[in-house]
Amino acid sequence: MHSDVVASRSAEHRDSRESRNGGGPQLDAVSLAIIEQLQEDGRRPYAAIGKAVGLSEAAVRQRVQKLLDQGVMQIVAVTDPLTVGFRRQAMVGVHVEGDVESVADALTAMSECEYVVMTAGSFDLMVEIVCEDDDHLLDVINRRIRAVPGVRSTESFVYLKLKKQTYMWGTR
Amino acid sequence: MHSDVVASRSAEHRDSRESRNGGGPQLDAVSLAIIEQLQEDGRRPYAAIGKAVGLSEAAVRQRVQKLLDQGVMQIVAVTDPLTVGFRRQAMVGVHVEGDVESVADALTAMSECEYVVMTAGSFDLMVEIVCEDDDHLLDVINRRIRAVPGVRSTESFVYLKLKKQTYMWGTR
DNA sequence: CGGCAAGACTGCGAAATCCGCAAGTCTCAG
DNA sequence: CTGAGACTTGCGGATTTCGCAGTCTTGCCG
Repeated sequence: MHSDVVASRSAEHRDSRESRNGGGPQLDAVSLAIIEQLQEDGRRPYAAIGKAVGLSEAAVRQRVQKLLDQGVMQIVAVTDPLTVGFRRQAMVGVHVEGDVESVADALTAMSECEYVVMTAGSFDLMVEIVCEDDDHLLDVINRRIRAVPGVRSTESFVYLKLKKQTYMWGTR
Repeated sequence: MHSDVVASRSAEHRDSRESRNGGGPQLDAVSLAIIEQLQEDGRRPYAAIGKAVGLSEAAVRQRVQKLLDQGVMQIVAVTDPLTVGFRRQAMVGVHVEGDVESVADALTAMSECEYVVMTAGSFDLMVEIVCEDDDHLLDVINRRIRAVPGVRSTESFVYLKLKKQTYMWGTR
């Protein structure tokens, strides 16, 4: 029963993503497979996962726990912001003068900033904002964000319609 | 034990987000509380959730199942793309001529497009791309995306560093 | 007003799952 | 050769999940 996936494990182990990984502990094919299972259903029983990836229930349990502890993945509920009462969202591009990282930290501290990333290109920072209504959005963008020291200017892209949102990294 | 949250339920029920919701079934305070519990830990037992929100285990189970069925939330594993072997990410702004929605659909169909949203502002579309390496990224942006009929031009923002990524909608 | 169907919740066993633990195997590195 | 690390198998006990019957409330209708 543990043929395919397990068989390829040792070979898979020392192949790639060893050098410039970005910091994460490298994952082998089995852990990837476990993650894929949990991306389909975060509550899937360990035994079922084990059957799917070719591992015992106990081994799956250990691995999942480790992945969780290491922060490689987390098992959470994700929702559509609209149905939870947040009616306005926007992506905001930020031009920064001076230290980009400190500005990023300041934005990260705001609960309305759902997503903060440093970028190369005409913006130094891109930030996703989730708000309850227009007033809230206006307040966050024009008052809070622009008040952060180092923010030279911003450009906003209000969301009209969310077309796709996946959590299937590695599943393809 | 079921005082606070439950007591406010009927009052909470017909207050807001009734009119322009965007389509989702309105959520009462209890469902919100359940979601918050599962945002902290997607595998938290129903009994524990019930204790926290003031409901029986069976009731929580029903509500969670309904939320799942309705598509209001999903319980999944989320990972840091870096640790899963995707070393290049970018946000791409797209200028469209003609039907924006059809372009959006085309982009949605690409597995590398993790996130597709129609926006107001200088871009018609914003797309998040997740790739394995530079070649892959280049291919997706310059060949695949620009080949979509209706795409006039694009601007890319390569990710340098992801500072924040939350799934805590409603938890604040 | 009485009846009644629908929806939401509780309580309760039975089945399944989770969890820790021990012993034995296998492989790799020193 | 030896130790460390990862897996497997097996095993109980605690916990959780699950299905179902029964209760309560609400709104509808003759």
